[in-house]
Amino acid sequence: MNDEAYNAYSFLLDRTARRVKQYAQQRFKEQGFDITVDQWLVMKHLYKQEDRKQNELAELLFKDNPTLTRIIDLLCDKGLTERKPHPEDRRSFIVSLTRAGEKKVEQLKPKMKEVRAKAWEGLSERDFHQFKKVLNTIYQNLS
Amino acid sequence: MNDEAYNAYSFLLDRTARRVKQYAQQRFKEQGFDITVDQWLVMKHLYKQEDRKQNELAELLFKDNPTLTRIIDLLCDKGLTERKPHPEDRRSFIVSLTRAGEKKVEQLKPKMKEVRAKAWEGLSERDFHQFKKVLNTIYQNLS
DNA sequence: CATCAATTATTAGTACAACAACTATTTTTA
DNA sequence: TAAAAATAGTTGTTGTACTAATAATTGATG
Repeated sequence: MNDEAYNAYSFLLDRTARRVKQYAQQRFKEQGFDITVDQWLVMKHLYKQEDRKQNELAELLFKDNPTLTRIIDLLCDKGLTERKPHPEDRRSFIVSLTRAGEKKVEQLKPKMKEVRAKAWEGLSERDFHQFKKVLNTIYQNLS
Repeated sequence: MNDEAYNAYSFLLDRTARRVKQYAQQRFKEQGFDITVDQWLVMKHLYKQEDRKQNELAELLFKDNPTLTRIIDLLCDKGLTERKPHPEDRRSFIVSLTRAGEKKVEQLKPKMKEVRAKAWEGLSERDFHQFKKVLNTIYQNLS
């Protein structure tokens, strides 16, 4: 494959990832959900399994600790999550959803489903598997 | 396809796009190239065809005008690009590479080629076409 | 046990992403 | 042609990404 093709795929990758995030963000805003896509991802993980240390969350989401710290700060400011001291390690915090946070997740789940489905229109299960394979291969090549 | 699968693709997409940018950025840093990936993309376009208006550049790169303004500001601060007044439209500027900017592009081109090739290791031409198809479909679905 | 190394979370600084609002022009249209 | 609309670029603000540096704590090694 020639140079231009290599450049082309990485350009498309970046462009599409930005578009997906932007689209979801716009839908959130339309609905008056006062939250960002990244904040949503953190909340969704906490909903599935509460009581996460920040660095566990960071690992799950492939974000670094400083980024997580700030996202959690904002979520706590909004009253959607809270930090509790870790019982065995005083360096750590356990992050969990508040009642308001849980309600928010339940509100947003169906909306996110629509957004995801919209992006995937006209594509098949087979496309999905192939797509996933390529994304994972690229990720591993660069790790 | 179920909800979790939809969530998975967008997560992987975002994660991989971040990894690709991060990887290129690290290689730049190793080589002592004092430039970011986005700044590189702007310079590459200016090298291919000089004399671009800022909004033409923005359109080519699918970035918005404020983002371009700031990238150009930084490149001008580094002496790699310059703004000249547009001869026919006093609202516009023509952006072009300086001599130093041209040299920089020539230095970085082969390095970028390596970086891109690394990401694509173990994938075929067919994978690439399929991947491109999915990316473009998603992009268009959300436009 | 004392020291050194590793880990958890934070803060600071720079850059990009997206949106809104604004200035200065140019183009449209009434 | 005068007023309204559109366009080019900038500035301000918020949020995320990455790096480096730091404080507090824990774990490992001598």
